[in-house]
Amino acid sequence: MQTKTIKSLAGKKRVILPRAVRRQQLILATMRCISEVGLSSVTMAQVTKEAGLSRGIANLHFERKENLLIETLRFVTDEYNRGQAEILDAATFSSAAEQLAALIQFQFSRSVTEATKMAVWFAFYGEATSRPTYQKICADSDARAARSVRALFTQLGAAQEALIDVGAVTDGYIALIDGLWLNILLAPQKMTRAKAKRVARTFLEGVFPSIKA
Amino acid sequence: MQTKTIKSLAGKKRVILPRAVRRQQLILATMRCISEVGLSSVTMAQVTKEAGLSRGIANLHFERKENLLIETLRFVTDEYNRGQAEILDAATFSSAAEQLAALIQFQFSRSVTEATKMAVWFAFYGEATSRPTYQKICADSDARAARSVRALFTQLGAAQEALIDVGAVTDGYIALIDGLWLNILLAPQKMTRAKAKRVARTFLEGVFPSIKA
DNA sequence: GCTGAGAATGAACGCGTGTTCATTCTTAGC
DNA sequence: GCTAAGAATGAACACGCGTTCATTCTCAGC
Repeated sequence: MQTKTIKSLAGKKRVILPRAVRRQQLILATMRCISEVGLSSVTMAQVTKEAGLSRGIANLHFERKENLLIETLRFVTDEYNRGQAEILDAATFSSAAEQLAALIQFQFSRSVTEATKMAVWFAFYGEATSRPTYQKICADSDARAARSVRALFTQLGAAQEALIDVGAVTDGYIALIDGLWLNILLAPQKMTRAKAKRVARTFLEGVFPSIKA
Repeated sequence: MQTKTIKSLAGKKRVILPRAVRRQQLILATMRCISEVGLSSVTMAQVTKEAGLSRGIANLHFERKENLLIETLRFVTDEYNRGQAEILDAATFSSAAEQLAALIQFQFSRSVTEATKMAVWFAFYGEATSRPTYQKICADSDARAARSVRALFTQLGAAQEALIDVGAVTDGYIALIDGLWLNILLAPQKMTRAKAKRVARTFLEGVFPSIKA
């Protein structure tokens, strides 16, 4: 009885939740930790503390630290790809130019450019060279993103007189966006979301004069 | 006497070299290690072994691991900035367009895009969010690089009729190059140096029609 | 109200890490 | 040839890490 009182005072009631919920809690905590201390300094103790859970729980749900990290990367890439697909696979836009505008809007939305997400992206990019698993996830995500952008650019290119190298323009656009994200991450006060959007538009207008309208 | 013989058989003669030489040996070894196992897994034991030296030597010349890493980052950024300045500060080019061509040539030269260097760049980018020292070195390097590119673009812009937003074009170009480097690092067989150059030129021609010649 | 399945806990363990430092070796200056 | 300064070594140390697992707790099904 007394034990119970003491425990309730300390607010230590044990809660049981579905596996999927716990996994997401831990992934979100991992993201916050990575953006705070960096991928190379994240510890299991830190992550579980950040999640407000006990020491052993991450191993219970992910078995190894490496798995937790991989799932965290997958979480971020999947979320982005879903958001981009929602725009580029939609048939509700009245023109390709309008769809392109929506894409830029999305790519530099507050949600996508959140420091905690950008930090995770680039933390894993930085380790990808030496970790085949990270490299594959990043490469697959990039490839998926590139395919639908390429389709959009093909449309835009067909609608104008000047011939363009769709492959080169697609690769360039993807690279430009990655580079702008990196700038936002490294010097957020110098490269704002608004500025980044303007830069992206400037380059696109050079290639697709028709969208200048 | 016998000890001496045994030692010489094992090839263990101790060599003494100037501080600057040892430091560079260790920095180069660190770069190779980072590109092999990633920044988050590099150990002092690994670096000193890679350099063919003894365990304690890195602490002798750099005091702390962190210092060795910082000096490694500085080494890479300084080398790049020196190379870029050699082109952009030179007065030997007959035209701005020619100078731009030389810049692209340099940025995607074999030496600059070497996997071991790219890996180091992005490894530190990935950790920069949580390490003020890394962030400052990266930001300073970027700022220096941007300033001279901006000067070149101002020249190019002045020489043509169509008005351009030099600031936006400069930021965009820097971002594009960063993104292309990232692509080369993550998927070298999909993004070759030649392709990257073509992509960069495609975007520049959109902004500076005069260089199409 | 009981009970079994399994979710959650946190103390404990072993290993690998960065760093130290007593010792050995090399060489410049005399 | 001697010596002092200091470069180089590598064994030893203390600490923090990921992981394990005996134990405690929760609740669905009966």
